[in-house]
Amino acid sequence: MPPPPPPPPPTAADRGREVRQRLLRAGAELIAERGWSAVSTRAVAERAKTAQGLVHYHFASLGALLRQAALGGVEALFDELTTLLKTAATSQQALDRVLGALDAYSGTDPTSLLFTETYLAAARDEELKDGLAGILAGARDALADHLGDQGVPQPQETAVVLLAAVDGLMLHRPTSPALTSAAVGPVLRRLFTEANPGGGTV
Amino acid sequence: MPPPPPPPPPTAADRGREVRQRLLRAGAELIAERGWSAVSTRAVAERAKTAQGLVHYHFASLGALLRQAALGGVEALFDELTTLLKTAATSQQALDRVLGALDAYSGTDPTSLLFTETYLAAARDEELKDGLAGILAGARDALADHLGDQGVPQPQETAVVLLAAVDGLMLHRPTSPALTSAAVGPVLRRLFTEANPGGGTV
DNA sequence: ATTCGCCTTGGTCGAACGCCCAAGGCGGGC
DNA sequence: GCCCGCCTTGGGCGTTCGACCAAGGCGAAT
Repeated sequence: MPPPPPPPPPTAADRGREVRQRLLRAGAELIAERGWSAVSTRAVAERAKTAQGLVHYHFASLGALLRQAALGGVEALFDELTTLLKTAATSQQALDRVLGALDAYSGTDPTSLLFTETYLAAARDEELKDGLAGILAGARDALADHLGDQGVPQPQETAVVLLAAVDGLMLHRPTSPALTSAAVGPVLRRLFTEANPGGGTV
Repeated sequence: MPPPPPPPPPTAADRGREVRQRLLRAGAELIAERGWSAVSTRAVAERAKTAQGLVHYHFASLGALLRQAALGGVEALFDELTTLLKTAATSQQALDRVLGALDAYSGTDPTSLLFTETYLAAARDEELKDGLAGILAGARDALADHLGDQGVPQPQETAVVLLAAVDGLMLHRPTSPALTSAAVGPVLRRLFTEANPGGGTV
């Protein structure tokens, strides 16, 4: 068999695109490590192993870079979650996996922190809020569909509360060691059933 | 009736204490407005109407000021919540009030943002994490006691999840306008009853 | 009247910040 | 062979940062 043709050498535009990706990845990492407003152009450039002047060549401002980096990271995880829901053998297994994914995020890992930082920054940045709302709408609807298929009442409202509760758990986890998935799993599952009159009277 | 004796003139120590309080209040406000790592000594001093050199006279560092300001704010609200639980005519009314308090916080108000910023900063600051954990333990236990009195199963775990869920809702609220208390209240109340086998099958 | 301790002022230090730009490298189309 | 457009470099602009300090104010104690 003939050897595969060697890949064409990357053009200048190709290399530029790759630098862009490195800058975005470095930005997302640093948001998680230091917090949104403690990320500097020089730190991003150093992490991405580029000259610091490149930041303002590829992006209009540091804020624009951070917005794009954060939204990209959030969208990637939501896409993964949606795929998990769609490819699972049964819907029940899918939701089990989603709840089980709680263990993958400790509240101090880069993904958890990026999520929390992004939601928080969106409260102060209209443009970020709009972008995040769009991404969130897709994930919320996909989750609500599956909840509805399972007979969960008020699937839209339940999906919204479930997503918020998971982020709240990530936010509290570093401070509350009791928040293991074994402890909270049974309680969270109560969200999937109608309130039982035989239970609490609140 | 004799006029009340005039209050003694404030001593230098009194005035110093008052400046401390102003600095702490200014610090808490600015954490909410700008985000933890975007608060500067000069901004705190200006908001507190003091000279900027006072910040490092009264506090060892900017970080120490912010830690104390944040923990003070968090503790104040948790004390208020605990009082609400203890002074209500009935326990049921108390929990209704707590859930109703959801409407008081929009996710963009200073209190909500201070809470979220503090939890997030605690993930990166061991000292802050310890202080926050202590305050949280008291509030959690008080809430768990009342949940237990109401017959809610697993009151400790439910209290932890409920507190986390409320903070998660505050975090999501600016992005998800659907998170009104009318929409999420009924879903949240499911947390108070044992999972009903007749409901969702997840 | 003098001393003492606490608080306050205003300015300064070196470092880091966001953003900008002149100048150069370099491969693809004419 | 030349030019054009895109990418890249390294340095520099003015500003703001956290921290620090010499000097003074002032009531309480002696």
